[in-house]
Amino acid sequence: MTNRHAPFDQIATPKVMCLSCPARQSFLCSGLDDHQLQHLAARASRFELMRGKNLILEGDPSDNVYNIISGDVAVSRVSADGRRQILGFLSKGDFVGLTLSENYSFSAEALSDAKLCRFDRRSLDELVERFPEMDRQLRRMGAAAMDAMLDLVFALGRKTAQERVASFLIGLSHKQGNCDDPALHVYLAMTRSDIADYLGLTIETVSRILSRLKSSQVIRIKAVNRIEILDLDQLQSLADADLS
Amino acid sequence: MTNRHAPFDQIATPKVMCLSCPARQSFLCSGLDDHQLQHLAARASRFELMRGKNLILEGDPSDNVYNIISGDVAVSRVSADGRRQILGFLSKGDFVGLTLSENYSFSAEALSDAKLCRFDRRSLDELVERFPEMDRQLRRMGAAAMDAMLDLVFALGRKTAQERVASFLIGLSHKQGNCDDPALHVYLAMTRSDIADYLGLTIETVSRILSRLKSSQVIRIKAVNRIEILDLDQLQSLADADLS
DNA sequence: CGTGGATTTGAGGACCTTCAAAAGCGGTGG
DNA sequence: CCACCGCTTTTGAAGGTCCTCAAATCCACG
Repeated sequence: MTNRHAPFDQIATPKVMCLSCPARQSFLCSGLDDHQLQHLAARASRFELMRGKNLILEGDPSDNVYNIISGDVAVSRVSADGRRQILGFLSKGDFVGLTLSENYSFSAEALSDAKLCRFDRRSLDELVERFPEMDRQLRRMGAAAMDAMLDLVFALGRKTAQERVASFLIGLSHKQGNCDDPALHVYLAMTRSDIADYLGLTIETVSRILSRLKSSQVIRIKAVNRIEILDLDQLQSLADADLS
Repeated sequence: MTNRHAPFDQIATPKVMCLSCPARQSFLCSGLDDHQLQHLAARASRFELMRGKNLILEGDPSDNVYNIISGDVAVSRVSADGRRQILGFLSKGDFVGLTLSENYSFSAEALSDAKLCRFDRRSLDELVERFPEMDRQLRRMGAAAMDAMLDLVFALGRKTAQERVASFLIGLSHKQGNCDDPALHVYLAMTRSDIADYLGLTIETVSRILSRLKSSQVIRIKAVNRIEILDLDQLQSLADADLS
């Protein structure tokens, strides 16, 4: 009762408490002290998004920036005739919607039920003005996003289907593990169709290659969305074509 | 004589005069006033790079940032087995080498004899500290680079060879023309091999598609590196698959 | 005018897609 | 609890786009 229609009473809004936020370690927040986080909290509002719902629609005015508290989000671009290219998969701690143009040039959709934190872009800008450290963090995040894009460009332009799928699994393994300790049990928040649209392939090709990796004992498909990596070295060498 | 070994005498160094720089309108410089430009000039050094020479090698420490005064540069990534993916073509006014990581994650090569302006990254950072406006410009440039990457990702992942080549020509046409007035005579600073490595194709495919566009009267190949667009609308529709 | 590299063109083949159908999986209701 | 339904995934067969290999042509340059 107290927090409905009480947008100005931030203290009474238990929904937004950055100090105890699960995404506290995210790029943006990790560089801030408690004082700054309070300012951040004052401008944020939490909400949930059901699986399959759009967070952002290509072309919409870019008024908000979102931080993912939990769940998975796919960022994509779709052509007039329906071809879809997924630009990236985001999860806990990642930001969605950071752009400098007036309108979003991509869509974003929840792959699972997700909890999010909404920031007004204007007030985020003010905050950046006030705390230059946030700017560094934003730049760092932008740079990380760019690195991911460069990897994707190389994969799409110059890797075979098998190399793309292997790279993709390696990537998941690193994201879900810790530094230098890749996870061997990876969870696929996305469908085969999402993977295909990310890797520039078809559902069938993705499925066939996963089957092939399975029969060569490189992976084990424990469930449709849970894969165990049995031979990481082998998977890595199948993924390569990477670094020079 | 006066300007050799006189690095502290900026006025006497005719090599670096941002006020009259051909790249004066570049993203970075266009937002600065004369005073700021003088500071910029104090930290910049001009030099030339022969065609085919590398400006940046993947893995090198990212100590410098370059602004292109004239000429064309290709940014690329190469895998262990020699596969190359060109990430972008840059020309007058563009910056090369902007990254936040300690080492470059890409190479850069001159496609033609080029004139460049070198900035020490450290002193550029100081400058940014001092003139927040420069930061905006840097962000803007980063965002533009990201937009280009997103377009490339879509092309590589979801466009046919013909669509990629058509998009590429349209892109050149816009870069070489003015706003809303695409150039109909485009100059190709890059070889077929470069185009292929940019579009994720082979030389032969690029050549075949250009020939096909020629015989369908969409373009005219005036020279191996000069193409005239005869039917822009047709080319545009061949390129599409674009916006939703 | 000859030479070497880039480009174009051709023929055949590989990889991935398309089309099609079977199998697996989760949820709902009888 | 199980049968049924819809959807996703897997698997198979055929086909197309693009690649590979090869040779001819073009072009710049000495």
